[in-house]
Amino acid sequence: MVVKMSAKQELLLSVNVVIFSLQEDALQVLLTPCQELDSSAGWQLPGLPVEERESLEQAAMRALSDLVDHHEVYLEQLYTYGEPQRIPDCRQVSVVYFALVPAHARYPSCGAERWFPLDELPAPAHDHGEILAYALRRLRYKLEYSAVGFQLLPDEFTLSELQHTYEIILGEKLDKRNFRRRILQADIIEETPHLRTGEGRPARLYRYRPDAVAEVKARRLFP
Amino acid sequence: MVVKMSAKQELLLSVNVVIFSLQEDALQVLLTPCQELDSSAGWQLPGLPVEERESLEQAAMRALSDLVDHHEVYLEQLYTYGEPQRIPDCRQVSVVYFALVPAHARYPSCGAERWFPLDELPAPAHDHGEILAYALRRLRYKLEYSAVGFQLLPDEFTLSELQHTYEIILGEKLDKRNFRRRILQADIIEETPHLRTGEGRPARLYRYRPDAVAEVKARRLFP
DNA sequence: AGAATAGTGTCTCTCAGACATTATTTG
DNA sequence: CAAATAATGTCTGAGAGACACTATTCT
Repeated sequence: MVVKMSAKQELLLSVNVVIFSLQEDALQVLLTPCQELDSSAGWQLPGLPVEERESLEQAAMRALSDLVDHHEVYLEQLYTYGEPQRIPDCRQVSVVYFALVPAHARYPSCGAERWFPLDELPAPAHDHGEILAYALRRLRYKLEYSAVGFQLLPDEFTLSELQHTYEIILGEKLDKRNFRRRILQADIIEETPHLRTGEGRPARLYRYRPDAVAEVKARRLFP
Repeated sequence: MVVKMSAKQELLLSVNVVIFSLQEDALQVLLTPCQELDSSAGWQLPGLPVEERESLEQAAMRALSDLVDHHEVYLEQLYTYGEPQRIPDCRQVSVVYFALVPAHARYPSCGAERWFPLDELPAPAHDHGEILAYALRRLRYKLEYSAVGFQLLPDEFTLSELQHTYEIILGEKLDKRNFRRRILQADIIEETPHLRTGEGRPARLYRYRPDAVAEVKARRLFP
């Protein structure tokens, strides 16, 4: 959405989306190539201008919809960036959203976009590197007090898969018995009748309880 | 900032600020009267349009600067609201900030704005009630894992004053000995040589340690 | 039978929460 | 000396974290 300011300058109001997904034992982010003519290459967060009659969240959903199955997306507003010089030669305000999608909801690439594992990120354009770093911090943080982790998994999953998800995002190993005790005590998942068979002993499948309290009150630290 | 959209509609980009302060044993919010001609009365959050060359945070500071001493303000972006119909007859996107000011940094009223204790709030205009409720939730939440509480107090304060601040915001009584033990163990405040004298025994004044780690890693709940 | 993965219980130590008395000042 | 507020320590119970073995399936 192009915004005419009180005087005569124009401003662009857009949304961008940081899309996280888990694949091949790594947390990945979806980036699209910059379309700038002069600058040779470069990658940026998917985004588009906000249209007249849509809400910000609808715009973010639109930005997603060519890239992933938007019915399976967790979407949350992250932050709004509006420094006058953040994009050269163009006053642009970006409302940035943060999305989690399970691996099976990815669409096959329909354009030039690509998934990048976090440790193989190219240097993103403009302030998108900063935005990405903030989104990752928020993801790690939320994982610890809310149930967003489930948004990266299919509907039914094994406890090992769930633990693995946590380990990848947090970047550390967790103890299996403590993990199971705590996740079961939290009362947010329930058994299904199904098993997943594979190389070793088949594993019980669990599902997220839709009626679960998704956020737990943190224990106070400042008293 | 008035934004011309890709077609021909206009959009207004503005900032609003939820300003909290503590006085007379209550948490208060600053509201200004609506200037609408048709609607008789009504109160809203202070705000103004974003100007061409300023950042969003600078705009928020400008919105504050007639109301409180902006050198003593804690300011943080809260959320961006942009539903197409949130303001009748005007597509308006508001980047909302959240401010904490100590009581002594309030300016005497220079216009029609007024401080309202939270339990005597008038029904705010548009979606400002919803915004306020969200800001309060965020304040209570942040109080528990970060050191924002100090932003409502003067530079030097007694432990009783600090405890009182927490009690008002959280809306519950706290145990004095546990409060002191924990706040001192957290290692975020330090003694000053000063005492505050009053009705009873004089109390030691403390100050916030500027080098303190302002946010503590929460203990994990989802493991 | 061996390889691979799933699944299970106990102990210790830290810390949150409940609780009552003494100390210092003013009028 | 009475009233007001500041300051201080202990005990108990819950839960986080460390730790190793058995169970089930497939090849």
